[in-house]
Amino acid sequence: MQQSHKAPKEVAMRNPIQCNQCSMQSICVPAGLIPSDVDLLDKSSREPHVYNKRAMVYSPDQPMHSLFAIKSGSVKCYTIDSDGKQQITSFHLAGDIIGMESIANGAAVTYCEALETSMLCEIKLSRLFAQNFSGVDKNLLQLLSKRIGQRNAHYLNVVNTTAEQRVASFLMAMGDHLHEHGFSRYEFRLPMTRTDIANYLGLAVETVSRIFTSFKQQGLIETQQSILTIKNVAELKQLVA
Amino acid sequence: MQQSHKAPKEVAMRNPIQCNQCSMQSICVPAGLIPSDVDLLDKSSREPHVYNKRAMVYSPDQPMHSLFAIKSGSVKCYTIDSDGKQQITSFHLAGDIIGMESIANGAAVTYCEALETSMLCEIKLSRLFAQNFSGVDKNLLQLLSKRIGQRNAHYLNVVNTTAEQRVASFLMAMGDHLHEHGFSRYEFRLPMTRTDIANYLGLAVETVSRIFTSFKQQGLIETQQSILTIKNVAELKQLVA
DNA sequence: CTAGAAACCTGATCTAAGTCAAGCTGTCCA
DNA sequence: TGGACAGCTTGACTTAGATCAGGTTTCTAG
Repeated sequence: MQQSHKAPKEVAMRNPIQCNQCSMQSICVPAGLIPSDVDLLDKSSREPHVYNKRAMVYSPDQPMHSLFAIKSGSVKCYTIDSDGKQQITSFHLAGDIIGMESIANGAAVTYCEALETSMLCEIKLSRLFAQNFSGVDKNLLQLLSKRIGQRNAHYLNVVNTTAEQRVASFLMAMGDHLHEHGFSRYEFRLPMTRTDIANYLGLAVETVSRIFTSFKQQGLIETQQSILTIKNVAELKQLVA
Repeated sequence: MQQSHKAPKEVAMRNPIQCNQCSMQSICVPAGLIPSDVDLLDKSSREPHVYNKRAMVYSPDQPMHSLFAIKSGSVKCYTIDSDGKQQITSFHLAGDIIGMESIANGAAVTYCEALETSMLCEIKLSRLFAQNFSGVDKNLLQLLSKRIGQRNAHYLNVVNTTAEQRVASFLMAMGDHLHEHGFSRYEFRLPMTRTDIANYLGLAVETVSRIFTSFKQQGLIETQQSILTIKNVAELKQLVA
């Protein structure tokens, strides 16, 4: 759907070049992935690909255990929401390494599309994982990868959304998070002030206060002091979507 | 300045508990850092601390080679811009692990302040780094940590900023990024459409177009087709700040 | 227990940026 | 080489949410 019929499929190059013979080493190395011990990385296979303008590098839910180094060209990463609206989360240029948020997932979480004819080098992590990673290393990496995803999610919640959606989404996220750690999903204490919530969501305090009042009047939530009860999850969820 | 005179300093607990004896293990383990091999982590020292409401866990530029696991309570992370305005980037609750964006830096990049009386467990990474990390592991981790910082920076550029500031900041960021990879900082091609830029920055295309026109009229930039030239960096930079 | 200060709420007004509409420009391929 | 289409620009109008101003409630410290 996103990939136009004009966009040729990406083409894998035969006889992949070793990193230490690669003419783009000067780009790849400052990108920070490869130290002096380039050999270590060579053990995990890397495959250079060429993508034409509008060609898709990866799509959500596609199983992925790789990073991609952009040797030339540029890409955009974006999500598609339930109404089919695209939201771009990032642009990446030559020298960038992409796909980090998918490590925690094992699958891509965004679309990634070439903005022009681009050359990307796939860095397969599967072998790297198997060979060199201790348990803690792997867990740390998962943790950081997950955090990148969370930061993206928060960005998506604030860019191109109404004040009402931001507040609803914030309350739902609080509940979900607490639930993950064994607390009640629908009744909890908000440890931060309205001012803090407003600041975090990029709104004025007055706006947040009005929305809380409106939600209470609609019977979506109840509050007494800092204790918040979500009364109508379905409708609150619908506001977000 | 942020830490009120009323806020008692944090207090280090004597005789730190081992992770595998810790009553909070059920919180810490699902947080994802510790697998079955808790022993591995025990080798790097961990120190539980108690922070009172409004106490500072860390501040920008403070050297830091640790993560912090929140055992109870909650914190907010924020930056202070040049006008002294606070901008909250994240809230964290019991079960969260914080400080990941400082790994790449070696120093904290935000303020982190307790919202209520909270207990945090410091997980020192220095030993972990020395003992277990291969070169590639370390570089991957740095890369992910840096990306979290970049995502925060982009969030800061979009939340609580005017359309003009977003576009100015976007153009500066493009130049800086390209410069890092050996290209010209002040003359480059924009590979994405105005529609894409608008979407990325949470603006309407028309707004972006108007701002480009205005910048051209002010002599800040020049464009011909997709080639952009920054003519007045100083003033553009001033718009952002 | 009480005074003062935060935090919170509500209403009136203002404005930055969105939406709608229409014309312009460049580029690609038939 | 010219028409069609995507991308860009400009103008007129609308609106969501900011700002300003005032009041009420809830903490907190002495």
